[in-house]
Amino acid sequence: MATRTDAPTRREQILKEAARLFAERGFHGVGVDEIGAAVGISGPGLYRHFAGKDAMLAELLVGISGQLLKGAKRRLAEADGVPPEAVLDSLIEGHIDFALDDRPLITLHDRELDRLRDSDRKLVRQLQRQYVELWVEVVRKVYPELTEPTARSAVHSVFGLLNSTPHLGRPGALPGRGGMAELLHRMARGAFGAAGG
Amino acid sequence: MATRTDAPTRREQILKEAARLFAERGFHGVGVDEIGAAVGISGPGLYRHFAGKDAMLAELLVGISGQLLKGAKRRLAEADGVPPEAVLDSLIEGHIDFALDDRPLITLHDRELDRLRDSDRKLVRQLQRQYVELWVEVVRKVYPELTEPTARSAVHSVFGLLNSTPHLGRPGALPGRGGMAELLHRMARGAFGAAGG
DNA sequence: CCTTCAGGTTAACGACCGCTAACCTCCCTG
DNA sequence: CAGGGAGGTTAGCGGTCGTTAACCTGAAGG
Repeated sequence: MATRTDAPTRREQILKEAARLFAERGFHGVGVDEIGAAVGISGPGLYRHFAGKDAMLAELLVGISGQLLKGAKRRLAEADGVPPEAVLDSLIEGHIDFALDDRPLITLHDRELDRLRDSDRKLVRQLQRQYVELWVEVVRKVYPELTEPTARSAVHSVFGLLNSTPHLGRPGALPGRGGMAELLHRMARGAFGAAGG
Repeated sequence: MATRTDAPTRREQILKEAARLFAERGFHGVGVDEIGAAVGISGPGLYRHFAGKDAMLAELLVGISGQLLKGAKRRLAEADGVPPEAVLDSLIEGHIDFALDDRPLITLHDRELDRLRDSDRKLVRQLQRQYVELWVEVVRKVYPELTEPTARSAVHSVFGLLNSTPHLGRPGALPGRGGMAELLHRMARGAFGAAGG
């Protein structure tokens, strides 16, 4: 993993805070003044960095979908000769890392898609579709008894399972980050296995 | 089930359309004029039936949580002498029926909770917590190897799995209502089973 | 037949919000 | 040391939205 050591740019600060606020109160529930205040500048100052509020959401959603897809593609490319079970495990692991480490983004990802301009929404949906298709292919290699529509539904359901972490109150009395990752991983595999029947 | 034969009241019409619109575009993304138009009256006419837009959302969310909890309690009460596996199956079945038949409500249920007044939010959260606790109890009877925090996390994750249906495009090429219910049921059981280890 | 009231209507107010305009202030560079 | 761009500021405009006010109408009841 290419760890960042340099300080985040202002743009990145803004995107991060906007993601948090959008996830907490919804796109329409957050004003530009609040976003500005979260990074220490005031409302209209944001327009030096983004064309508008919509552009922030668009960049966030396109970024998320792109990152997920890119990570999945990389994992598949590295999986030459690796048994499909291990590839699926790798996909699951990547998704879990994302869900646990970028909870606001995961929340936005399936909550605010409809607030985008048509062109942006199409782009995001296309990226999402590609991501799903990668999963479906791998899942069907591991569980050949699954038909294609069933596998697709199963993949969506497992996404729901993996993305459920934001709904858990703050870290709290949970199994902890490592334990949670392991639990989610086992449940995902169990769900896929049971989908066959 | 107590099937309704009489026509829905205007209040019920409004709630149903409001739920659909809120689920589609978010609470803040829908105007009262739109809600009114959806039932054939115009904006301010709604105020003959509800104190305000907030009151509609509150009634929806309290209603959902209450219905889910009531259904689960009824199922538990009917389960005297029944093996815990069957009780869990009954809970799962009830939740799936709700998720498949009232998709907008399920969507609202975990998306717009934070838009409520403090008192309403507390009430909804309390109902939700009770519902989760019922599940946790039953799950731990079926899978005694699960610790209590793990069982709770697993229950939340399975909710994520079962509630994922709204994310699937319109009915489409899916397995169909019956097949989808069966698929979700198997996956939920598989996920719980795998949570143990 | 008059009253009442449930359930509508339109007009309009006040608040808020996204965005632009106009201006300021460093800091870098030739 | 001029000057110009990057990145802020505040004031304010225009539109939208939730809500209220004032008025209308048709049906039920004594």
